[in-house]
Amino acid sequence: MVDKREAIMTAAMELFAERGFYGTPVPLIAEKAQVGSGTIYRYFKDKEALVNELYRHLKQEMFSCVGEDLGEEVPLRSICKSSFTNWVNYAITNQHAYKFLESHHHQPYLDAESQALSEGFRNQFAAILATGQEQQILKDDVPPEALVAFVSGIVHEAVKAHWVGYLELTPEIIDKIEEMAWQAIRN
Amino acid sequence: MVDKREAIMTAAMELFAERGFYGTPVPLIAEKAQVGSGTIYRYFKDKEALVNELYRHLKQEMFSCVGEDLGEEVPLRSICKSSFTNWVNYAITNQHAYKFLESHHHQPYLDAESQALSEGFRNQFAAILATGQEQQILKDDVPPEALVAFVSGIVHEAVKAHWVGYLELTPEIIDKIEEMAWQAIRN
DNA sequence: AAAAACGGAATGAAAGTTCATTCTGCAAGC
DNA sequence: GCTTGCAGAATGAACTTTCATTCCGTTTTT
Repeated sequence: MVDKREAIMTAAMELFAERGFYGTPVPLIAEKAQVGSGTIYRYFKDKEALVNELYRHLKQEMFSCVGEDLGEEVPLRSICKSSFTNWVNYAITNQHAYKFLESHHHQPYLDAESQALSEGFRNQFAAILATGQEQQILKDDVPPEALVAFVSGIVHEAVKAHWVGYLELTPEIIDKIEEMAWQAIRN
Repeated sequence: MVDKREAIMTAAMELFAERGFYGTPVPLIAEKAQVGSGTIYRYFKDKEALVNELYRHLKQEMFSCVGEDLGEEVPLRSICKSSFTNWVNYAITNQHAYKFLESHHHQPYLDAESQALSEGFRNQFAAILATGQEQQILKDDVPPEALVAFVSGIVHEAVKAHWVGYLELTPEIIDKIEEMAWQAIRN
């Protein structure tokens, strides 16, 4: 028998990603996970606890993929390139996870721990870009958070266009877009 | 007495933007609009009809602001510049409308008419950029939809950074960002 | 056989919608 | 001018449905 807890989290991830938190009834999660609705409450205190645990789990999973080269002793250019590529690839291969994470930022039902985790990861990227600004590699007339925001906007929209079918994100196209983004933020 | 229909739409826009469709009860909309909850059903068949009418109304309003110079007989560079500026300014001065539109793209409760309207507008921008590619003004090793996604990502995140306070979008900064985006997509 | 896990009907609260009634403004009659 | 009658707008309590959560009989595990 499969792990029920995992089945519940997977079902919840897909439904929350497609229909949002308020739009997905708990019994529907149970049905999709092939589990009685009462069983969900054996693993999670309530719906809010479920969404929070799911958020933190996926956030960490995504960060460990995207930020794997973050501490490496390599040029900033390579760190950015590999992070960007990892990021887009994570989003493409984990559509539901990425959609879920994107659409749940700063939602009122996320607790302090979830918010802190998210902010911690963002700060790590901002710190990398800030050192790039100090070394005059990156444009420094704008706060590093703004650079993070720019790049995440580009990733986010490209991935959405890919999902909807407007744009096929082949490795070559991903590379081209990454070059464009780099041109936009470099000095 | 103010126009009730308008009061309802304004209240719904603000609440849907802040709390999402499923997260806002109809009676709350009524309260905010200073209207009895039954009154809403005199103007809209149900909650879904309300969100669809609101979506189409705001989409058209925004397009008429952003795309006002789209058919003009002027160089591509000016069309892009003015569209970009109009777009950012619309988002800044109509925060709730912009948030509402952004967060309701491709939601399951939007009907075919709403989806078609949205796609139609998007295609008009893509077509302009495609002619720019044919004339070798813009990078053409990427589909025009990728350029649209790239620019809308930048706008969207810049505006969010402005709202959160990371970045003050003064006319000068907007200009600078527009230049960055242009540099990234031009040949 | 005892204990733990499980399922899904039951429950009460909350949400969407309806509808009998109350307002409101205007035109006809006095 | 003032009253009366009327039509349509507005209302919000009541109704219906939906949802999160609980409860308890059943199944599985140890």
